[in-house]
Amino acid sequence: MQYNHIEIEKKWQKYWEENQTFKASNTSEKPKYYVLDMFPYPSGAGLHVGHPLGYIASDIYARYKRHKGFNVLHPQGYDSFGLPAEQYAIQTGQHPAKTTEENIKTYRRQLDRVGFSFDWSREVRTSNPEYYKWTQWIFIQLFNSWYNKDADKAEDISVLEKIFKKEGNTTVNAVCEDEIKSFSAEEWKAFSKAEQEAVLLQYRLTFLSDTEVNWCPALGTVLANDEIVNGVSERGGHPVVRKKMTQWSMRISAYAQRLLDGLETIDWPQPLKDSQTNWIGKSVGAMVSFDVAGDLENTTSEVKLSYKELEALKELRQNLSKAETTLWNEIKNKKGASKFRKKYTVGTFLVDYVCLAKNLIVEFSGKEDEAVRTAFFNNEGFNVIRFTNEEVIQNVVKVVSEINFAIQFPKVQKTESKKKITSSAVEKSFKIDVFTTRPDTIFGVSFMTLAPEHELVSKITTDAQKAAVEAYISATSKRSERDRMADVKTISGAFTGAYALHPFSGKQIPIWIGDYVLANYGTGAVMAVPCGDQRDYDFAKHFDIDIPNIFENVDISEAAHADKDGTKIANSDFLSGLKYKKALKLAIFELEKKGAGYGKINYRLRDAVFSRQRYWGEPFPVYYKDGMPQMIDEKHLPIVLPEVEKYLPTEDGKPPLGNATEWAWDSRGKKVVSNEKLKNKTVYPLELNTMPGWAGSSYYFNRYMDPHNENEIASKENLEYWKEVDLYIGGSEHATGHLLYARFWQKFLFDKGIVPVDEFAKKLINQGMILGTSAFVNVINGFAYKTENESGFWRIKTPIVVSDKKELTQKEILALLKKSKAKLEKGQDKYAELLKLKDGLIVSVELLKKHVNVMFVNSSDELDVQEFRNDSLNVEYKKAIFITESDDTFKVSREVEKMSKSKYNVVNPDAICEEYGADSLRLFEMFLGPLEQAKPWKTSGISGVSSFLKKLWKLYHNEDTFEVSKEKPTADELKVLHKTIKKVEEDIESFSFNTSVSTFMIAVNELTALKCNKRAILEPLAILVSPYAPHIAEELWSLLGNKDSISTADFPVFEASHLVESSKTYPVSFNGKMRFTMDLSLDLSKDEIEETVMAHEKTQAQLQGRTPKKVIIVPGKIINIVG
RNA sequence: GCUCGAGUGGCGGAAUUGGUAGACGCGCUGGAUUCAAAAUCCAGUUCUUUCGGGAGUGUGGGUUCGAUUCCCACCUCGAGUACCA
Repeated sequence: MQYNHIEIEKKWQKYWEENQTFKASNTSEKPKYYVLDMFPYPSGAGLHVGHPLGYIASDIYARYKRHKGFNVLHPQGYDSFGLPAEQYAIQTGQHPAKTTEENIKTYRRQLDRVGFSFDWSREVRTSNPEYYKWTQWIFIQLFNSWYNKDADKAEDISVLEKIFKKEGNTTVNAVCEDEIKSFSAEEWKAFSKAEQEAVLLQYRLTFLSDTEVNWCPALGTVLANDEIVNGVSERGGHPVVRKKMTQWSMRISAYAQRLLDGLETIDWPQPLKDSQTNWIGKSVGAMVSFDVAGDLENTTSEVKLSYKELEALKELRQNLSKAETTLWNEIKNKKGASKFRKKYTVGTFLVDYVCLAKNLIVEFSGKEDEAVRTAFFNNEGFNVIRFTNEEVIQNVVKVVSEINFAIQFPKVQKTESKKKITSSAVEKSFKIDVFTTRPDTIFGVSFMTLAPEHELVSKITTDAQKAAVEAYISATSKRSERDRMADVKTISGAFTGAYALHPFSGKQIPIWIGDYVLANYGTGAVMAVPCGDQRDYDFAKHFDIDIPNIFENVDISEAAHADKDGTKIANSDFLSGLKYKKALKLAIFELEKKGAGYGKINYRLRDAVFSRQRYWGEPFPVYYKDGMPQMIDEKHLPIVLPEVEKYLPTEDGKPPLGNATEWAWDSRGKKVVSNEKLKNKTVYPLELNTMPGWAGSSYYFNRYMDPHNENEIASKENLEYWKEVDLYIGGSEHATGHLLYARFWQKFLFDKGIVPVDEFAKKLINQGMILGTSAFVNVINGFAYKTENESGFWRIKTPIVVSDKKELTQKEILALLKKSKAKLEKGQDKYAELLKLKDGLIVSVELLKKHVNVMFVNSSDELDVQEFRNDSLNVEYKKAIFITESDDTFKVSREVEKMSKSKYNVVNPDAICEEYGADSLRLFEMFLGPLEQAKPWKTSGISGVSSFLKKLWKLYHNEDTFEVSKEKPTADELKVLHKTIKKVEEDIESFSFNTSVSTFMIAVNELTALKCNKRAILEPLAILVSPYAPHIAEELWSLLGNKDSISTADFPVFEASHLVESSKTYPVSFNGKMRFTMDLSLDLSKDEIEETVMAHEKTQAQLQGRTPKKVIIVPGKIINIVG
């Protein structure tokens, strides 16, 4: 019986489907294991051989785990919402649902051919209403939640409302919009319903806001930052502009720190973790306020403490009394302007708590000099309130609410007395806030730079500078975002004429504007420290601004000095002589004391825009009442995507859903109704945007656990049983998209008690890309020529295609020219005259490299010229002249590129399965190289694994009949088997699939050499091979007389006793270079080995009479003779 | 620029608690079989050589009895990211 892969593979694929072999149970005695692939977007092009790589790896692991006695969940589905289907719908008018359905069918057929052990009963599709019902449901949960920083988790919005009702918002420590007005409980109650809604919206985890978005006019939609590559849309390469729109956003920034922390707990590739870390972009530093000159408020008399005194203070701060601790716990988490400090100095007095920005001091009563203190504090502009220990311990809530009251209604006007003195000098005062990671270099500030778009620019610019500034702004606004990004070399800017005041020295600092400062990062303004930052340095040099040096023993004549460690600060008042870390802390401390700044952590991570102006996505479960968004009740989900006539945006610029005629919410009937009913009082317009591509993929791994549950995302029991993905395999391109958003949603769902773990995937592996090996032919396009009188260019009429290695002589070229009827560029047929000219006429030959379809090229890089000519895509080459090598073959040149249709290097897995079989495809994809690595595909290599399978088959057969012997295996045979078990097990556990394929080859080669056909060897061997080549393994398994699928068999157990050796072939090295080997018994002692080796004739020959200085012997490993 | 990763035959790659560099496969060369081809089987295949041997894992140093493996500097390639204050 011949090995017939087509029959065998068909047979077993059918068997698996009919017997539901890989259906996972939600209850089992066995330990669970969840293996997941990133589900595919079903594109119209179908699969190429690169796609299944990760699926094969995960399938091998899943099958292996089944052999190892695990209850394995290995599902698959489709991420079936997306732009390509919509683009196709716009072009053809076909409904995206229809094309998506067709594409899925193709995908499924292709996947099935490879023989995956997916549990298809759990398939999910993100575009199915039964699925996106839960996407909408999660959206509602996010809307109904806020992030409580004190608890460091998301909580229900009703909790927040209760707090507002009771004490207003001043005690709330939430992640929310930056500038929220504070209000008391009374004020809250006085708000209208709409006002309350507007306030709550500022706290919700998904919220509407006017955001500047990346608008792509060609696609008629908003793109996420990661959908833009080099300033144009990733899909289609259309230009992108910035535009303000009202959009749904996700408050992912609330989770920035936890997303960072979580990385420590998961086994993901370091590069992927690094890119998430960079993406989140945490920087620790300070916000610093600079007063614009004219406002002389900063002349407060300030008593500074030495660093030593400050250290003592720090200690004091850590040893608080019970009452002190109680109160501190209540007020410590206030942020921004309401932030409190404990054990602080004001003047020479030590106060218990102080809120610098609100000029409020809170103290425990009973201090000696209370009257003096109060007088001094009031004089300094502070309000003081005092409590007794008992008050705090007995009713801290009351104390806190008094403090809140004092914050909101300050009694003393801080600078009243001083304002009188300075009022003549200033009409108006401004502050410039900057974020800096280097507050320690604050004494190196010699100018400030604002982004040209900064709102203060117009207000502070002096009349004298007005023209220059306006000219600069209009010049930069003409440059597109892209130009600005691309061109980092040109230094440009303008002086505003205004000055800021240094918070410590009081010096006047010129304020400039410059486009190297980005409006949308930080505050859109920087304090420039030219000695420590290269951009500031370049700017200062260019505009001849002072560059003060504040580093000890550092030369800054050539470039800025950005090094932090190992440099001491100098010329910096109280910071002089300190190293970076201490200087940083002290600078922040002093800034806070002055009220000129505070320590701040800044993240690069922006809140994620969640609205898309597209049709083919999840509709929002949202309608608008009086302009405020309202959630549709959970029990009416899903809100199904409406039918539209056109998939384009409407003529008045509304998203495609604006074309729907049935898209209004009947709040009484609780259903979607015709837009005509909008006249009714109880019918409201529905949201026209849809959700982005990442919505559906951010929780699908949970849905697989219980995919048909109509009442929950998944039942508590199932979630509790499967918990998380144990192994997740997919591409690294999702590092800052899907993988970040999915972690964010998982953490949110965890906070809400919906899922049991806050990281969804324990281990993740990125499979590398399989690259195509493109084939090229050289096409002669034309010749440049030159004579005494004229020169010009001939274009070829009949294409001339030249084999890769062939070199042509001038004579040959002239002959070709004649044959091809070359035409003069201008159109005159002059080739006859040309031929009359002498040799040496042709100056150069213009060669074009043309991709040829790899289908027409064999393994020796020879092109099938006839096939190539006849291909419908190559009509222009039908009559082309082909110049072959001397042996009449035509060779192509090769290059490794990304696999893509346009490069004609796509290899279809169907063709491979047809010719070599799925088992060969699986083995070969693994054999190509390490899973994580990018590697080129070369179909010719597949013959190696294909003949391996034939050899394997032969082991179980005598000529054409199946035949295995019952005889006891020999020691050698057992050794081969157990060596293989050990290596394969180690390799699978470490995901080194390529080396286990070679281990199989070695085993089969050795067993063939031993002529082994013993059942005791071949039966376990079939199990070892089965994760990789499941079809042939099943067939052999059933030929061996087994009734059940091989997937139910236990993995063979390795026994070390079979590998014990009695002797070893020692390498004998001289000075570390291996020269010869010798067989020695492993029983020999070191001395005996040395004796034997030294007596050996080759040793003597190597030494040539010298006496070795030293002989190193590692028993069982090596002998090294030195000398 | 920054961050990360990688450099080993003609090609894909193997070998790291430091211990025989090039496993396994492709390709290539020669042979067997065949009328011939495919398939199959056998032998060879890092370079160099005066056939004793010598050199060799991007380059240059270092540690070591011994380095593809560890350390330092540099070069090249790839990926990500970018005026992030």
